[in-house]
Amino acid sequence: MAKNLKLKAARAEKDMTQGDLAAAVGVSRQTINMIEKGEYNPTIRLCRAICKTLGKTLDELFWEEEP
Amino acid sequence: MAKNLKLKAARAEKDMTQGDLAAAVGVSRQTINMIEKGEYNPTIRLCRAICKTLGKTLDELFWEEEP
DNA sequence: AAAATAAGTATAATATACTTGACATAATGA
DNA sequence: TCATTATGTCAAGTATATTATACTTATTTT
Repeated sequence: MAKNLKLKAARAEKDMTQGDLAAAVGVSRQTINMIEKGEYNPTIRLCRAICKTLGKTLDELFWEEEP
Repeated sequence: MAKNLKLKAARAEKDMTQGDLAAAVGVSRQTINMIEKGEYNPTIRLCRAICKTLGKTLDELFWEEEP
């Protein structure tokens, strides 16, 4: 899994810290950190919550093209 | 969580059974069954695999508007 | 009609998403 | 420079996604 730079950018666009986003969607700061680092595999429910908080869609933040 | 009828329809469109789809994405048949029933919360990796198998995007199959 | 095949359901076990708490480092500002 | 804030990382625990097995109820097909 690659880094999720789209998420990082969308968060920056809203001027939110990892902690802010974590609080907004109800998970821990580490969870957001690891998602951005691409080290794992969140649930669709969490992805939806992140998208709604950041005003993006699933395709915009969580779709990836493979090599 | 509501039933995922969009998934059911996309699967029907490809003439695949729940078992076929499960085998194609590498999970058990019950997992597909429960996702369609809306009884849980798959991981984004699994959602992506399902989308690619069925030729749909995340937004098409896994976005939901809330009440 | 029966015999397949597909879908739905349940339970117990395993894998892994996610937490808590803590510490280290990079960046920002006073 | 010092203090503060944001990010990155680790280990150990908890919650839950997913599995294996098995049984039941539709739905097709012969």
